[in-house]
Amino acid sequence: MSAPISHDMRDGLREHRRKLTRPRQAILDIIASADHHLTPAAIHKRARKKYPHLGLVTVYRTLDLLTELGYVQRVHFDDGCHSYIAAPHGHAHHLVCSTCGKAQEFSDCDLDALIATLQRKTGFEISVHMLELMGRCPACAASQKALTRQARSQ
Amino acid sequence: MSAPISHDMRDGLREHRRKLTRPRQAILDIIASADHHLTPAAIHKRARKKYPHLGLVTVYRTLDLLTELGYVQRVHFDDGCHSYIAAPHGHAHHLVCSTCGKAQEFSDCDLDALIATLQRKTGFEISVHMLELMGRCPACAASQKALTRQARSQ
DNA sequence: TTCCAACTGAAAATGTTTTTCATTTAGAAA
DNA sequence: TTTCTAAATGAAAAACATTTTCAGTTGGAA
Ligand SMILES: [Mn+2]
Ligand SMILES: [Mn+2]
Ligand SMILES: [Zn+2]
Ligand SMILES: [Zn+2]
Repeated sequence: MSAPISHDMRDGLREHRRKLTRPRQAILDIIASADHHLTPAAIHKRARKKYPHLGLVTVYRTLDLLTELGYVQRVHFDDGCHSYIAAPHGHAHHLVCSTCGKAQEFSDCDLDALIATLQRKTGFEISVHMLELMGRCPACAASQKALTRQARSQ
Repeated sequence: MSAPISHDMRDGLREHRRKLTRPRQAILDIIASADHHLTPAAIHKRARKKYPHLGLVTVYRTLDLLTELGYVQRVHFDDGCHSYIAAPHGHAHHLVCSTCGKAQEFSDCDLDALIATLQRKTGFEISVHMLELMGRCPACAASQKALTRQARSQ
């Protein structure tokens, strides 16, 4: 349940000769212990409880850094905004609940066959893919059903 | 090669009881005849040549409308910005060249099996997916190779 | 301890997208 | 044709996420 990811991240920072500062610790801790994706603003808000001085700019800069180092993954939304979530090791994507924001990662995106076929057919050299799946998490689906049932019985 | 799509779009507007205005015609024509994805700003710039009065706000509104009606598809970029491209009928995605912007659509995204498996494993009800593939188009790949060869021979 | 590249926050700038609102217009109805 | 009205428009301002700038601070190597 708890996440030992933050230790990895701390080590990673050292390896890359980046400093481990109080602001970064606060941001790190929040991302590592969240099971939901969080926007930069949300992270800022939460982190300020531990480190009130923290600026939003530093949140953005830290998120960029952690994304680059591979410790955090961006989640892309249709409106163009981004959220962030602790990244699993290696390549993965997320299932995101559009109702409550819960995110669940999965690593078997299985796009290799598709990509290979497309490369052959089109001559494109495909180097990046972006895959986001959205829907309703089990909990939200259940409460939705309960509501519908209730409405129908009235 | 040429696109009869614009006729579809005109008919579609009528069917949905939306007006076919000069600004919309200008925007429609540009999207229907482009083989590259275009940003709202780029569409605005081009459309002004035909209809100088056109405001950028109208471009945004028209793109929203056409996307909603299914005649145009958004292309999502990592930085959060969007481009637009004439949509094929039915569900499809695009291969986008990160060098020149050329877009090629493909319809066999083949995510059904993946989605079914994930739904079963996780209990999520997956209703939306976003898939963008990016890389280099054949032309850009070729000119890149030519450059590399040239550099090496110096 | 010293030292400096890395890091920071405040403020301002940027760039995209949305809202507001007074005016105009497409196209249906008379 | 003319009338009428919901739909559409553009200018301006606002909203919003994100980036840049810059002067000061700090982690941690030496
Ligand atoms: Mn997007
Ligand atoms: Mn994105
Ligand atoms: Zn949920
Ligand atoms: Zn290209």
